[in-house]
Amino acid sequence: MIQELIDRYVTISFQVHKKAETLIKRQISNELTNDQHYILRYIQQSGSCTSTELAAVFDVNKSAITAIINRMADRGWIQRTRDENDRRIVFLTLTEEGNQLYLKAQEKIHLLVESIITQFEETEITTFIQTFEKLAQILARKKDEEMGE
Amino acid sequence: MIQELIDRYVTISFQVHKKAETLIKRQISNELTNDQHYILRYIQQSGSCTSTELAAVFDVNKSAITAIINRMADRGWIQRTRDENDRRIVFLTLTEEGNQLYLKAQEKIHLLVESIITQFEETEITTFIQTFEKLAQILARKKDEEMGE
DNA sequence: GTGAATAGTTCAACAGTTTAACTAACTTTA
DNA sequence: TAAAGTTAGTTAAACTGTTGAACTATTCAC
Repeated sequence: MIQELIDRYVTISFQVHKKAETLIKRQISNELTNDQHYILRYIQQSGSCTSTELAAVFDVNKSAITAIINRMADRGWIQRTRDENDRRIVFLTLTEEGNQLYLKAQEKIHLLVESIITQFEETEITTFIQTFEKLAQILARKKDEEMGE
Repeated sequence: MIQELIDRYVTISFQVHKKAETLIKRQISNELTNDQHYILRYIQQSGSCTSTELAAVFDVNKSAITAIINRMADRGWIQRTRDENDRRIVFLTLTEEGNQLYLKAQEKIHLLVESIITQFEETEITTFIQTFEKLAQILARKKDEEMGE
């Protein structure tokens, strides 16, 4: 019984993720990759952040972030500014161009997601998102446990 | 209202996917990448399949599949066999070693998923998976529509 | 039998990732 | 306060995954 649920979950979560990623890619990928879009999104929402913070949020090494930010800074979407109080720290912010690019991509993604979630009953989708959010918390706790080992 | 739901969904689906991928990676990645695991999984469940089929299921170009299969065949996990009726077709099957590797990884992933989904009420998780499965169908339909354009 | 379609490969170019070694700056402590 | 340790970020090599275009080999359609 549990085994069957596990298998259904493993199957479906992979499928949904793959399909969603492909659909989003099709909306934005002439200009942006999916990861670049999420980086822009994070910086836009936080106003400014550091590489270390991004590495923690995205669960990757800092050197992976450096590589991504390099490409995006070369294209003029992101700016690096050194903190004058602690000169080790580099603040990342969007340039005007980066901000425009993010807003354009975000609009397309919102239209896509809207066209999908309006196909559900509102109670169904809110319940779904609630469970999803609970899952995120459990996964975060799980990760901390495993890190602690 | 809808805007808020959309934003919650975009945020949470990305977070959950990232966290889940990292946890799975931590279970299996000394031997396998996540994509390699899903390829092994698909071939194991179907018994044998073709590159074209994998490319369709994984939503990538056939050349991406060729590259992945090359690496996995080099390591002795996957076997290529030409179809004698239609010599264009190459059947992909697991070697004994590939099968063992898959089973070992699958066991670890099942334990991980089990430890997570048992933290939910059974009705909550079945409802969740049902909506997830419905979502997969909608995404597949959506993709077909966009392809048709 | 010729032209079109299909299955798969190869290659160049790129994005993203890890690990290890590194620089620079700040903090602790003896 | 000088030495040792920590923190933020970068660099470089090596790898996985991806696309797009050009290609080989085979089969199908008329």
